[in-house]
Amino acid sequence: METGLTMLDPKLLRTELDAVAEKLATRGFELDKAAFSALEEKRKALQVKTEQLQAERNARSKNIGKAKAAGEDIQPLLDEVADLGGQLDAAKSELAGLQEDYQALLATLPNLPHESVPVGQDEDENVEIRRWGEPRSFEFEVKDHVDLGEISGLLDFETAAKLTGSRFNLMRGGIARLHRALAQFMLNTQVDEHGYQECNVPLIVNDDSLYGTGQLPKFAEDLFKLNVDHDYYLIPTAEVPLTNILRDQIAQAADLPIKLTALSACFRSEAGAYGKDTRGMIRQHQFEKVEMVQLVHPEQSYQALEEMTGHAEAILQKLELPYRVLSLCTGDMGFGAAKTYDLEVWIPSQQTYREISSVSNCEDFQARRMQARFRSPDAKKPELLHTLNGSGLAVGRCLVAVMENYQQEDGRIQVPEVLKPYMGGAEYV
RNA sequence: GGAGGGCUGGCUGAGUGGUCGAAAGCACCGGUCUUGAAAACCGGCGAGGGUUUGCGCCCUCCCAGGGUUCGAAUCCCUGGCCCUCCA
Repeated sequence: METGLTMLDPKLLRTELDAVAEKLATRGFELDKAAFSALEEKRKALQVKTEQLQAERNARSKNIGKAKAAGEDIQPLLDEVADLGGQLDAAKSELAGLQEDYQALLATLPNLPHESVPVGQDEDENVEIRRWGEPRSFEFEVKDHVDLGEISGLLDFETAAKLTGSRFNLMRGGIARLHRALAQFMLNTQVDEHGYQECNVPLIVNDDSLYGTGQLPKFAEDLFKLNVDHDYYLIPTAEVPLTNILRDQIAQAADLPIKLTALSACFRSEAGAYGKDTRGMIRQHQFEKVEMVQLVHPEQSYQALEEMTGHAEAILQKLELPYRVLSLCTGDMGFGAAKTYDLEVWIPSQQTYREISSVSNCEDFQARRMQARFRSPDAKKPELLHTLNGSGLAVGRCLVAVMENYQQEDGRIQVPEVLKPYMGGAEYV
């Protein structure tokens, strides 16, 4: 009998409870081992009992069928099973209740961190892996992108607030084009140079998809839910539709790795971000992003993580934007990630690096919930894929970085060399 | 908006109350044959879960959720998706 979907491997949880609890502790998650064991013991006893009752019912029903076919009187047999149904129903509903509790507990467990992940409490303990590029020195006082946008009048937060509300933006003219140029450049690079298949995905997904990638059930408040009959949501990232393409599918080993990319709008409620990055377009309810997703053989996933990080870095290098790469510590990683690299780009007005991409290996965490599997010719059973996702890159934040890093004293923005073909050859915006 | 048809294993597709987890074909795996391969023939071949040291035994699953029944892929209800025709 099925125990339903879980996130961590339930077998691992049963057999290696101490080790699992220890690893979860590094993420600041305390697993109540006693409660879990007690629940598990009850589950086992009840499940065995329920299945026995079902086996008995099946056997007796079969006999009734045989007796009837032989023309015998089946009434005595019917009398015998009279109370079996009631017992079975009772056992079933008790078991269902228990499994609901069990699932509720499992659903709160984040993924186990990979052994190479630095142990730490929060973002202060993330480990810098490498830096690329030198922040430019300015001979004038740098302006931030909001001021730069105001000078040209082409980045307009006030009108956007009128149209919708806070955390939206209106781009026009050269800035809108620069934004589009960035998006096209990123997508072309991932498709033409890094071998991803371009996808155009639904921006609205159902709850099954969000459950598959792990946004639900825990993080519903971060999502925009549509007010319609179905459980439809705006996507917070194209990771959701892209990864769920393989939901309930069995891929052939020869087709791996599956590399997908999409340029899409993303929508986030940013609940819990009150007062954070309220100025400018760093944190918006709607933004565009080129997302990369890979579905790979488990043995290849850590190599794929390094490659994918390189695919994101390539964009910044071609744009000649200084950045650094961090390995997120156990306490700062996302719920489903086993290991994550963040790319942070230099923002001159803040004299600091800000996140522009996050690349994660989720191992089989999402694949287990999605039942995304592959079959090897030599293996009997289908195995779970490993899933990876990463931004390549966030377009809005990249626009901020380009505007600020390429600003001129008069407020114009120099067009990065690689974007010129997308800008009709213009030197400045 | 109206009327009908469909959804079954990796794929195609039979199955309308009992011995059906499910014919057949394709694909796949193993064997015979062959110098090797192909063809032919023979055999195997769904998924998830429980239990067991193991062999095994058992449970669940035929779009999803309810219902009828001793017993449901099959009958009834609700929903989803796909297709055809009409407006």
